[in-house]
Amino acid sequence: MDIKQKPTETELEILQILWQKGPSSVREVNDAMSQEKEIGYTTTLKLMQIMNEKELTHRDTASRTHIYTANVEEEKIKSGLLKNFINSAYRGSASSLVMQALGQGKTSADELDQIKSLIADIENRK
Amino acid sequence: MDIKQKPTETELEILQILWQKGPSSVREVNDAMSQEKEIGYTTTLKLMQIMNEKELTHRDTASRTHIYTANVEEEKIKSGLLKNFINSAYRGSASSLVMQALGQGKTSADELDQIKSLIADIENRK
DNA sequence: TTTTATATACGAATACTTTCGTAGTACTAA
DNA sequence: TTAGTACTACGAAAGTATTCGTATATAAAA
Repeated sequence: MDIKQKPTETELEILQILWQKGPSSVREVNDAMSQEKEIGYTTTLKLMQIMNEKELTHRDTASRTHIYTANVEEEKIKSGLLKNFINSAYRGSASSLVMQALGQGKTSADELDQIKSLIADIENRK
Repeated sequence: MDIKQKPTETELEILQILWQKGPSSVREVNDAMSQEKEIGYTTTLKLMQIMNEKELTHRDTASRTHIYTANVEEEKIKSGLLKNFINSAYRGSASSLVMQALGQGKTSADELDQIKSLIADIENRK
């Protein structure tokens, strides 16, 4: 199959919105983006057109207002980005990334419990 | 203090080399980079000159071969990149990043132990 | 001394990303 | 029907990152 290139920062923002809200029009995506930063409507439109060319999205052009859908899996994209990030920032060591992420101190007790049970799972799996 | 901008991907590669090897010449950095990918000597040189302008590095020009040193702290840069990455890829949730990083299955028993004890520390701290 | 290898400096080409203006078209309300 | 609004298409400008060629200087080797 075809190897999907890594999305740019802005493309990732748009994917996040599509993953979260599901199929959306340019207007809807642009409204969501506008809550974060100022961005012109045609800028968002152009970005989404480009994403469609790259096949990061699919769109339904049946009605005048086109509806875009993410055409890449959230988990796949994120794990690709994560692998890339671990390689470039942590020289490939996932655990040192984890240590630093936890060290930031913004993880709730609940989340820590979840992580602990994931670790327990991993340990039992072996 | 001055807010250091986030290094580009290539700049980060160079910083990694400087952090790892300590003060180095362009030649040394270029040799290290060449092990990963093909890159021309003057390309590396130019990058390092730019990094110096941005004050990501410092250089000693006493001898003909200039010696470059990282001028930003590894921990600070990495935590900035991490924060940024968590925000853009994991909508701010450090724990979901941690879950995915651990899920990749390449974490050794030793590393898992380290993580567990860090979690214990965090829990006691409260 | 002459040649060859190795440095730096730096402008400019290339490539990639983001932004926006303009044009054309379709809907909607007056 | 006409005016106003909302939509797509698309070229091109602007911004940023990367790559490289050429000039020039210094050092080492022949």
